[in-house]
Amino acid sequence: MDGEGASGESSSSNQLENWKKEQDRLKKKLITHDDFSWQGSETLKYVGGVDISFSKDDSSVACACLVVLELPSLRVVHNELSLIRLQVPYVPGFLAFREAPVLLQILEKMRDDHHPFYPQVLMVDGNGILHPRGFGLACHLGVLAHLPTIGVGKNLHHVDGLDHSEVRRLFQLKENEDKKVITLVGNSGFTWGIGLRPTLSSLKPIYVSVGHRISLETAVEVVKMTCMYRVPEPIRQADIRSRAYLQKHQLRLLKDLGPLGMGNF
DNA sequence: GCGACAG
DNA sequence: ATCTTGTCGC
Repeated sequence: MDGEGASGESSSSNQLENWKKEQDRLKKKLITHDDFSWQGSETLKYVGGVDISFSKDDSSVACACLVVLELPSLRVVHNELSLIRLQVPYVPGFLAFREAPVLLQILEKMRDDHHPFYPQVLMVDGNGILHPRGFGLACHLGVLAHLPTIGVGKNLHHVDGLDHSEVRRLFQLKENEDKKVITLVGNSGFTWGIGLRPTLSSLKPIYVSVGHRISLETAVEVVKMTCMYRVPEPIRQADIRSRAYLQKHQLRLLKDLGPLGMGNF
């Protein structure tokens, strides 16, 4: 007897329990207030952004990207790409176990090289504490990398009574008609993050939450400082560059294979 | 119990 | 995440 089906357990549910335990363990190290040296003697100059794009053909092939932008110019001063093969599936609530390892590897390489543009704060394409157990990808990566992080979601992960219809309702309240930022307070009374819309007329906000070693107020400030479009530049650039790299890669495959079909005639 | 569910 | 052109509007 392997104790899988008969006991009502399965390896996948065991895996989820292990992942939950790991999240709870790392969560004890989470810092949700400003804990950095910029704003004091130093100033905030280098803001990082990370994102991962996936191949449309082979869903296990992906490209991770870390960019660093210089403030206040928003110029990209550093760009690191990594083509990888992901084995861990995406499970809602456990994104970090799929994406954090590669991102951490890129960050550690840059830090170990004592790179002058190593980011002072990192924006992550995924939530921070706006998460079922209050520990999303941005928190996870922040704790592992000992780096201040900000969670930026393009979609809302429903939690504590918050969902897209509720957010839409909040933005359409008379008292909020002149606000770009609304605070996301759940049924429990806890503040999970904020919704930020680029213009007063736009319906689709981004969701900002605390990652690690930063307060929500400061996180929102940094996001506003880096926003030219709906998605803040660090994440937008990482998205553009990782996607472009993949397309270049598959163009190369098409170039090798495509002409064979035509060229032999 | 069923459905919802970041990327 | 990814598949995808034009198109409605400021």
